[in-house]
Amino acid sequence: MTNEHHTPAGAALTGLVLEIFRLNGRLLAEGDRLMAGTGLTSARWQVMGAIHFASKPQTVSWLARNMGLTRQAVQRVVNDLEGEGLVAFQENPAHRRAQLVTLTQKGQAAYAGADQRQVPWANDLAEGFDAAELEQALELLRGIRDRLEAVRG
Amino acid sequence: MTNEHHTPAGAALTGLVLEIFRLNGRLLAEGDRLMAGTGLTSARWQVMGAIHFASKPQTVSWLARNMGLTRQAVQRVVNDLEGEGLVAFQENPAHRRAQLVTLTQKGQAAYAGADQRQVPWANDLAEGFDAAELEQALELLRGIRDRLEAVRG
DNA sequence: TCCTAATTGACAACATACTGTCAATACTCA
DNA sequence: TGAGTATTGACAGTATGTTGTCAATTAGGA
Repeated sequence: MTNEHHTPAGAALTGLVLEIFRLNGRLLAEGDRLMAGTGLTSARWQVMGAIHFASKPQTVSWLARNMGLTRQAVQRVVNDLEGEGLVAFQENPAHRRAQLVTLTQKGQAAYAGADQRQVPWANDLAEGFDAAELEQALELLRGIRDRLEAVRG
Repeated sequence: MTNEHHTPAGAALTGLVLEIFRLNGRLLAEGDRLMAGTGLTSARWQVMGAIHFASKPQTVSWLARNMGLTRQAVQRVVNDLEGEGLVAFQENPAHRRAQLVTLTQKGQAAYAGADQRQVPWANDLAEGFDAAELEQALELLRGIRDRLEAVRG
């Protein structure tokens, strides 16, 4: 596997990787545009989503692992959100330092408002695409990520 | 299209978007790890790749459009690369301010070295995946990006 | 119990990308 | 030709993510 040329799959994967970089940028820009005026951004929406979808209040470290980001990145966003009253910290009986993060009422309202924008946006953008094909692509990307994470943490 | 719930395709697309965010982070980290010791990073490798694959020397603005980034982001990276002697500016007969960017010999060597690492990495990661399936996913992502760019610049 | 290792939050430094603004330059068309 | 528009690079400010380091805390094994 140390040839100097890409295999067909290697070439396709490289193209896919470059497309992911481009699409990522586009999607972040689109998300920021979509959330303009709500006080939220793509990054904040994602963090609040992770809090929202957790079955119970979780620590920053847990959220970071769940999102595939570093503790520090999530911590900074969470601290910002806390400063704006969108999330709050709860005492964690299991760990004195690692507090649990929850959405405040204001945070829940903001997240619901964001969702009201995201749902029609996603439905519109998905119009014309085949759901099964989207699912298939999602599975493929998951497989790639699993493989990346299997090699090294 | 302003329902309060996702359509099947809308839900699949939303999952795909979140997976793209995660995979993007993973891939950037992997790229930085892969290039460790070469003096390059994922971002620099991408910019140098855009210069390398252009049929002729291009301006920073052209490169930015080609990569789906802002002028300013690419400009900063290019300036850094120029500071390290990896790229050089050429006079542009067609535009006094907008100079053309080229890889120096040192830059070409660095890019070739990076490629020697990227090729086996991509081939290894692609092992076990179907090239046609990877191509199909790539086409789908391109379609989504086209649609995003069609709506607004 | 006690030593060691892993986890966690805090802090600092940095890389990468964004927006906004400005002046210089190029382009278009009346 | 000349006025208005678009593009471009430069600069500043900000958001988001990284790595590295440190101390506090927790967990696990001898």
